[in-house]
Amino acid sequence: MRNKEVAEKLYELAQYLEILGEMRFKINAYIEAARKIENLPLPIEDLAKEGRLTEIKGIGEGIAKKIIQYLETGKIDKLEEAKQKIPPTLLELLEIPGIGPRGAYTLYTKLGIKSLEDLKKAVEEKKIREIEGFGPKKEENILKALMDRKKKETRRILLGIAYPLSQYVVESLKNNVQIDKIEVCGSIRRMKETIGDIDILVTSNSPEKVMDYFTSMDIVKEVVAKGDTKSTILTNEDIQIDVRVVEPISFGAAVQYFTGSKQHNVKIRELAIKKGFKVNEYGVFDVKTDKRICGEKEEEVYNILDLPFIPPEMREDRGEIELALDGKLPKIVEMKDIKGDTHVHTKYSDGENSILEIVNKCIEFGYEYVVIADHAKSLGVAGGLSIKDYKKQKREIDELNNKFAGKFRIFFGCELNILSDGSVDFSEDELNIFDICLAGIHTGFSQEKKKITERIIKAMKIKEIKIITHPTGRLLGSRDEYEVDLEEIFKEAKNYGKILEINATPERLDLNDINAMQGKEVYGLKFSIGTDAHSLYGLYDMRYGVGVARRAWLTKEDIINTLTLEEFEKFIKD
DNA sequence: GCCGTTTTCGGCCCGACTGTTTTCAGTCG
Repeated sequence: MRNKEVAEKLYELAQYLEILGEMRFKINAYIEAARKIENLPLPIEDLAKEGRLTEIKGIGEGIAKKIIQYLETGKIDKLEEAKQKIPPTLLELLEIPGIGPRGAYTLYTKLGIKSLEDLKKAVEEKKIREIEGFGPKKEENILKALMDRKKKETRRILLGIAYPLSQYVVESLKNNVQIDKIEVCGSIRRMKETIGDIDILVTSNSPEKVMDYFTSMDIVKEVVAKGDTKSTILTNEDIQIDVRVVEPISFGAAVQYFTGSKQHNVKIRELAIKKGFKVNEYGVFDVKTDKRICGEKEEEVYNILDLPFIPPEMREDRGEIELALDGKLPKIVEMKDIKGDTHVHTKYSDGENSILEIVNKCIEFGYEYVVIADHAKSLGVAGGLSIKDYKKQKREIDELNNKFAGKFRIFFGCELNILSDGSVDFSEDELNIFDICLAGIHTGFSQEKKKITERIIKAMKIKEIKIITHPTGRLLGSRDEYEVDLEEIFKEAKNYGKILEINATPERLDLNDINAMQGKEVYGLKFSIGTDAHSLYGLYDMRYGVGVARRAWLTKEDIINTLTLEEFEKFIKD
């Protein structure tokens, strides 16, 4: 699938055109097309081959031609032309807050600045302030931004870090100041895999007390801004958190606005205009009289546009609004639908807790079952188990199952390692002792695409293996996915009736939302959501896996661990 | 450059903030 690659080219082209001062709407068209491709659950190259590119809303004749040219030759004429006009290193300047495309172009034409290096020199020589439209203040800000750059490179943080942190702030605020309503917004609420900053909205009678308390919390390293109704802090880990107090009458509209995504909101506002309304963060207004119509509750914003409430995780402008207009919004899976965890490690291998401890936690969650799936012997570093070890573990599981009979069920599983030749740790005969076998790649990530793909397919042919764990092997922020032909995997998974895992560990979230969406839409696959927990704490990661599933528009029926104990038992025997 | 149960031409989201301005462009989310 070359979607990401093609999207990036179009984004790049848009950036060049922006700097060159091309018409805003033209640029937006490229960005919009790129975004569509990025979110497309089909390989763009297939659509191109079939001449169906213009079926995608936002791609017309012009962009379709450019995509085809890129796919065939690796180049786009228009992009190459742009590169002749401005040096590619000029794009670096856009990373500086306060310098946009117009600013970059001015700096280039007036001062010949071609890169961050040049910019730094010009700032030091105080040349920036002499250009029209710039001044001493701007120069100072650029200098500051250049100095801060290393810090800023910490970039986006994992949902698994941001989510608990946001909950901590919410709980602290609730417990210490008078809060009426409170909601975490932004990409956390949409359960995006990584988060830029944390946005929290509240209504309160005493905004100043909220601001005082928030800016003096123990997590605060630096108070970036403190106002009457909005404050920004940096935590010790350099995570930015904004808290804003809004009027109760605007709370719903503000939550809608700050939840995003930006593109979703643009579509909502466009729809509003067609219906004679204006939507902003303060409410929904009649465009003629400017009279407020609603905005206290978030669902009102949708309902006034004849839309049902759209779950935050779906708000990415991937077609959810059109679907909602048609009354075809799927009922996506919820946390309460989850009846068990399909992937948990214990201290038999590299986990921290005993089976009993895990069972008790699962019961606390209201689960009906859990799949214990410790590593097998070939994964020495993770304390992989031999058949003898597994048999010992089985005895303990049997005992516990007797003890919890009628209340909870432990499935005796394993997580096999798909070796470099596609074989697994044990023979098929040996695999018979397990209730369910999982298998995943844990070594040999750097093999070429064909080989890795064949490896996984070979493992899928083993009858006892039901679930392929973390199918792409990525670790967010540290390791890219290995080269794997996912479409081929999807096809064969369907063929052999295998389940692909949505691994809920925050560093993995693998499959990701787009992959899972493609797996369902195109191949009709089913998935398991497993935490891959190595401790009791890890069991809580289920919410992130469910978040991915919701972002992929999966329903309860698409996820095997929403099955009841009875159904699940039957399912894994088939 | 794209799009159309109000349009094949004339539109294309909204508001705040900043720094530079004397009415606004650029940037940001």
